[in-house]
Amino acid sequence: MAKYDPGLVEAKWREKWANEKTNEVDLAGAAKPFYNLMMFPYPSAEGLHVGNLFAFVGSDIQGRYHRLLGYDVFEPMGFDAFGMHSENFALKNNRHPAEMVPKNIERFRETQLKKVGLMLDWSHQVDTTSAEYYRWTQWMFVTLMKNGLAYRKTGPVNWCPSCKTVLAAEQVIDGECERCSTLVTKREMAQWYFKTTAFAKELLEELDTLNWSERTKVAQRNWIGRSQGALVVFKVVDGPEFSVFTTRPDTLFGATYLVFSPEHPLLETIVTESQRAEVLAYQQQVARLSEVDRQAENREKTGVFTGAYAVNPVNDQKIPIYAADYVLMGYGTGAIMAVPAHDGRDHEFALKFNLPIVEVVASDSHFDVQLGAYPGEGPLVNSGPFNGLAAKEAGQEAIVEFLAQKGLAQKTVNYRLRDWCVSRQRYWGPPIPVIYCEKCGPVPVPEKDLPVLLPNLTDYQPDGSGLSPLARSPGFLKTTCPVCGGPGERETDVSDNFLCSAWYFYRYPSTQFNDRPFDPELTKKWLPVDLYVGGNEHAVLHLLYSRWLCRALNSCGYLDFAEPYKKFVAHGMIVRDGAKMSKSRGNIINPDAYINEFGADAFRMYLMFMGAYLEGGDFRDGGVKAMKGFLDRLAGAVLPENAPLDPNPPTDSATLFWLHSVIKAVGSDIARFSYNTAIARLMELVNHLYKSAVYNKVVSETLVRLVAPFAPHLAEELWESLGHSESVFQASWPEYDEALAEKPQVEYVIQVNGKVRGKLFLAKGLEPTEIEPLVLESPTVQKWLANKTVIRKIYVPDKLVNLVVK
RNA sequence: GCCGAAGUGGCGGAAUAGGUAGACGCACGGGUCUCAAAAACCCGCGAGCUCGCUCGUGCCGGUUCGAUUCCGGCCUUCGGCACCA
Repeated sequence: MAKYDPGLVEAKWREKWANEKTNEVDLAGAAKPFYNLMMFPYPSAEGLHVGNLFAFVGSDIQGRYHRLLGYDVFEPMGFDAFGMHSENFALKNNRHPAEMVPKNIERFRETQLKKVGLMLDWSHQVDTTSAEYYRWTQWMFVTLMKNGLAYRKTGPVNWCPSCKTVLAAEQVIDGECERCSTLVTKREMAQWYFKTTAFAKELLEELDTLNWSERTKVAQRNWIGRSQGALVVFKVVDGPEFSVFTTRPDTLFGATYLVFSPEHPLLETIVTESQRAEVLAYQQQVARLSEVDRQAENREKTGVFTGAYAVNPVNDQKIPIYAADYVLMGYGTGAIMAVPAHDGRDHEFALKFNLPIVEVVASDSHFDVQLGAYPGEGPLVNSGPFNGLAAKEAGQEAIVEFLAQKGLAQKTVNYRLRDWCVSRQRYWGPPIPVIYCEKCGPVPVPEKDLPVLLPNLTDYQPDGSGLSPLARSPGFLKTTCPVCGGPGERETDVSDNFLCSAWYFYRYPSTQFNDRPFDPELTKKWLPVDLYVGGNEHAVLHLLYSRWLCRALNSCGYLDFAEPYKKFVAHGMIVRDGAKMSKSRGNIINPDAYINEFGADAFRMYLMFMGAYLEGGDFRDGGVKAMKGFLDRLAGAVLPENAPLDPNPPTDSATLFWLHSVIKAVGSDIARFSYNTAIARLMELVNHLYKSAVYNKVVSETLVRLVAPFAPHLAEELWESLGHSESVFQASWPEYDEALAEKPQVEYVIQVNGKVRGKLFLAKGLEPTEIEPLVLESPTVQKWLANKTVIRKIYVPDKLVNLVVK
């Protein structure tokens, strides 16, 4: 066939797949279900990004490969269309998101996704902005609320002044808004939270059992941030008791002062009259700082003495209490014991405020703790009865035990993870289904009244008041209390877009049901997801939220599993000519242009060939064209124009070896996501066929099936031309013979003193005694043995001989 | 600062259990075909020189008959966490 027109071939098969429902799976009847999930995109006005395609194609190859292996593969797609990305774009262009989103979805699906050759089952798509969908997003909220996993709390929140809404901790990146990179400020507001911390322990521990990309697990571990330590009770002199969290209770004898966070509620009670004004001034000064300024690197320590003292429970010493902003209210108890000899931050503070530095862990390297903190291991000193114990092990145990007997300490684990702040003061999202009643308080909207429809507002600008634009709609706001029938007001915030995406994969198999979010039978059959491929940027956002929600639904009795994805694979990032792609650089790749010129198959294959899929790749301009050249070459080898195909199976050993070794390699390469090497193997096979002029039907049929996951349109076309009336994806993955996949003759490498001096072609499985004379006789080796004695001989079976000479 | 990944030709990248470094491709050079070009096909392509040898996988050292691979110490890049007690 050789040079083919990708436009014609691909259009033909697109149509055929749609007409014959090739990509649809019988969900209820499937015998070997395989749920192949890819991260659904948000339908931006800009269209699909090459990064989306890289992710989708890598996932699709797995879906198609599993289909050829005989699985019933379910590969659905949807649109994550609520949220600020859509809303901000609509605002900027003076449009309404409800009008734009359907157009964008249409364009994504019809002119882009369908042209890439993904094995998508469009009979089960999801659009998070449809009332049929967000009804169940609201059901999630109500269900969590009823089960005590959603609550409302007033407290400091992250506020983006540009997006005019609160953000979750996970959406603040280096102090900036995840969406618009504006500096995030703190505001005191009442907000809805999900109790993500309720499952911190399980979310962390189960990571060890998950078949996930290691770097994703590492990111989640860091984010959940487990610290083992103890709560220790201190008593203010003539005042109340309070506790501090420490990971180093072994250094208690070195605690020479205490520090409260400036926001600590107890400060007001303990501050002495003479210090009150100064403490208040400090609190006000700190309140004006942005979170970024406050946590800036290398910032000089600030603080103020409260006038109060507390008693160190291990030695009854009176130590002063300070307020300082290096202690954060949101972690531990908001108060710490300071051990300047063994903690860098405390050391810095002690120097500035002239506080005593007492060494309690001896270093073996003559460390001077007056000059710097020693955070390491060593025997305890200056620690009364505990002297000599190894600090971090025995010391901790003994000191905590000693205090625990008096009720003054207990072992604790602290997590860095915070509860998920889910309310947003924006328009384009599912309204939070809650009604406030003067008599009954906040009441969840009854399930029968869901969905709470998002009203069609013409003015949906966020105003920064701390209330959503929905609050400006009296028709939406005013309602009746579902419990007592009295007057009620609706919650006007919408929920975080990440709630929509935390459960979409349960919906895909059940899109036909309007009376339940997901069908129990189908869920049992298809979930958890068998394979999820996506970007690692969602490690602590979507992936953590959806793990949490799964666990929550499990604990509420709605799911019988607690982890949503059996396997998660994080693909790499694409750069172009070694540089990150960005609008400002003007180096964004336009996938449509390449697909139109060279075809989706060539584009898919080049994306997969340019680098290791799990690490990403460097997009070079000539690559797609070169790949089209390879596909032409492959087509020419499968269906030669000037030579008939030999209908008999190949018998020559070289072809048999190439055929079977390539089947073996391509299969194992796909299984480990090593697509670039799989394609290289296919190229080698094609090169061999041209070189040896082997044109054989069995070989052609094998090659077509091997390339099918990568280049599905061309594979179908060739398969049809080879005389098959059914789709190549109804066929099965070729099998290989292990014996034939091995080289018939082995090339021994002959080394002298570890250097390659010659090569010998020998039969497989020879004994060293049989090889030795052959090696010693070979002229190239003899040259190196002249006037030398062989003192050692190393044989690696079927591979190598190394002679050590002197 | 802590944790993780990675550094290989002009370039993208291979090397699955310590055993031929550079698979496959791009770019480049040469050739065949052609009036010519393009396309296609074939050959070459890490560096150095005394042309069959030496060097060569970020740097320094170690283990080994043999190290891109293992160990120790550095340097650089990327990613996660970060005044988290």
